[in-house]
Amino acid sequence: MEIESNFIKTIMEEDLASGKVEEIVTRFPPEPNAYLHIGHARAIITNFELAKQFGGRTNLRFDDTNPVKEDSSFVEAIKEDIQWLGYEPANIFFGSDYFEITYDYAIKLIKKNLAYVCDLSQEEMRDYRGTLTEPGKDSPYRNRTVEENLQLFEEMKAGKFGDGEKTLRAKIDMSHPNMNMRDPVLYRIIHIYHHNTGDKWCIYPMYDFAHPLQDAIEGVTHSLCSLEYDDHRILYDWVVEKCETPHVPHQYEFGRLNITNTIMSKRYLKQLVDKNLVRGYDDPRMPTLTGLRRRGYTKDAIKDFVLGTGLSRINSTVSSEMLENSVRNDLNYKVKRVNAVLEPLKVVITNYPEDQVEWLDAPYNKDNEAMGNRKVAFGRNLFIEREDFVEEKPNKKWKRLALGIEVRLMYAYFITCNEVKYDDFGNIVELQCTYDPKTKSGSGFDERKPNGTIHFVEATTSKRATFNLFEPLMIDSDSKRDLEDRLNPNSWSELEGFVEKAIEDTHPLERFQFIRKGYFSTDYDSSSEGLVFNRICELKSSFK
RNA sequence: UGGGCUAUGGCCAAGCGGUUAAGGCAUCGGACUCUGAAUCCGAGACCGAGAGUUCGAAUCUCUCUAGCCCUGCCA
Repeated sequence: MEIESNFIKTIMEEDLASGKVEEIVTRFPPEPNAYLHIGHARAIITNFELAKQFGGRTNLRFDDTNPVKEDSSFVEAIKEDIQWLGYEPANIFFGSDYFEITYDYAIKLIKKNLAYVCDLSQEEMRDYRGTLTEPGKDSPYRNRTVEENLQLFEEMKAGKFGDGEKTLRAKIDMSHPNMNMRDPVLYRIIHIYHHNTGDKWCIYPMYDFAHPLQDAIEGVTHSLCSLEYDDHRILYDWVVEKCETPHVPHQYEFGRLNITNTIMSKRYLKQLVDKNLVRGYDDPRMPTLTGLRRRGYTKDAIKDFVLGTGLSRINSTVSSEMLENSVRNDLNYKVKRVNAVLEPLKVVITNYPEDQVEWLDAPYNKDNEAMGNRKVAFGRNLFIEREDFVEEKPNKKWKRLALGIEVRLMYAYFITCNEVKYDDFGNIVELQCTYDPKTKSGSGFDERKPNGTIHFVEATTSKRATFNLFEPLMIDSDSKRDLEDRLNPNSWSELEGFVEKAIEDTHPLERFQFIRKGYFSTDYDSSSEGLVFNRICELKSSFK
């Protein structure tokens, strides 16, 4: 899998060809305050794959410059997700590793008379900033002398002031049409414990100041980020230029990747977890990487999906069917295809001996013989899928069982339904069928065609199993309505059924195709006492 | 006239002055089938609109329209 062609790859090729850069260095800079989701996968894959394709390298950098919001507990989870995707960062850094040097650069700006300490309160600063259509006005503190600024900044660092009392601001242009250039704050005062630097600092650099410097220090050549930072690029370049950093990184923006029926924002995901609307960040319904993993999605499927959606300067919303298509393609030839009956209906083969079970040969995957064979049990008592039977064949397209109709049980025999048994409420509880020994699978029997092929399981040898079926967590995706009103009440349903004996020793994250029912993955909670499978996605179907 | 960005089939997305305008997903036909799966064939756009430059434009220019982002001491 390779990145085919996109505007960033083109830029890199040109930069390499022109000698603007000698190698490609990228970085993935998550803020350690949330779990990674499928949207982040685009950034991760793009950064790592592009660098890899050009023989470059990619750093993982935790952007922890705001101790109020961040928490080291996310650090390990993020590392794990990246590793799961198959990437190994050239280096793992923290934004906080650069606090000292970032501070030095701030001093440099002050000395160049390009930064000043400002006493304006947050509200005052907002007033002074102007609006989108009106220019702002200079802060009354804008003309402090270099010496005074140096002194005050030193005192800020020393802890002489309280939170918010003073800021260090860049001296740019209060009437700039781009709001980011109206003397942006470079440093603010926050007296709080930092997960990495403890109480050493009480002044912390803002993203717009720290990020370009971090990139420059690491020698990042192409700093990729999402579209909303487009407006910040001018500031990014200003910082790099005025600080005269040894390396000159450049920022390029691309659109975010959204998926239909999927909510990606940190805020929503957190709410879902905090309000117990899901069973945690690794709930199989969550779009988090940890959730997708538990659901059974493979890293190759995710890469295929991300690469398949391409990259552009548009915030795209891709159909979730595309993601499903990627897993199906990935698993089709790779996993065992076995029988599972999710909603069992009892079938008695009346002309088959009591207390007899025979074991028939069946391939694990007829399109991949290397996967070998297993034995499928057949006997007098079977289960088939409830939905595979109707009393009267509705139309010629019905390719399943019905009264008086003969179907093939996959890898076994043809059976014909002769009688239906009901309970007191009129529900179908059992089918009385007969089988034809001449039609044994593999015998080459071709005297007549069955009315389709269905799957089944032998009652006495199969294993009980729980099947978790999922639907999108959210319906009504565009609405601004309250989160809880948008939840899909049917996002998780559990069925109790059976799987054939061959897979009784399955282990978590082993994937299967349950014939005609979809791709499933063994859940973490599965055990020999209670098998549990998560449906990753259904099989495609042209059944209408 | 605040600034920035975007506009190629239903959804993504190649294309960078001369192509029959790639490809994937979805959709619709048809073949095949011991999974209504897979596989295999086949089907759809004149490139937001208008004007211009040019022998020739999705690709260049202009105007217009629509959408997204920006007034955190968040990232």
